Amino acid sequence: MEVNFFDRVYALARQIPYGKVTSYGAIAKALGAARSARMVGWAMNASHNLQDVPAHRVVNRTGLLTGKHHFQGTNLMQQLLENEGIQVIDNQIVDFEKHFWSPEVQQF
DNA sequence: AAGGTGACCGGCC
DNA sequence: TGGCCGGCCACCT
Repeated sequence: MEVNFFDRVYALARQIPYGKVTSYGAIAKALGAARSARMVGWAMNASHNLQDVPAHRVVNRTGLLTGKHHFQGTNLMQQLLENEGIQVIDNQIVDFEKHFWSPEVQQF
């Protein structure tokens, strides 16, 4: 079975539970490419076509909504997170560690 | 086919 | 203390 790097990112991103967030690096590391966090972000860029991928739950390690600019509207990403009970102030997730979800390699 | 790019990360100055 | 730079690897033109 040919599995693209992107597909793995999407698959893992879909595992992110409601009200939880994770970082690009964490996903990359879970995929075995800790130093390929950029690829994860890139994959998210292509995830716009997919509806099942909660890209808004993926932020950088500082909890900053770096990718918010890629979402529709100005603060859509922030609203989505707040809608899930995550407090966001000025594109920065409050208590990021508290809401952080460690991605685990799921069995497909 | 080769080069550029990117929603990052970590370390160094 | 903050800002800058390089590395890293797959996708796009």
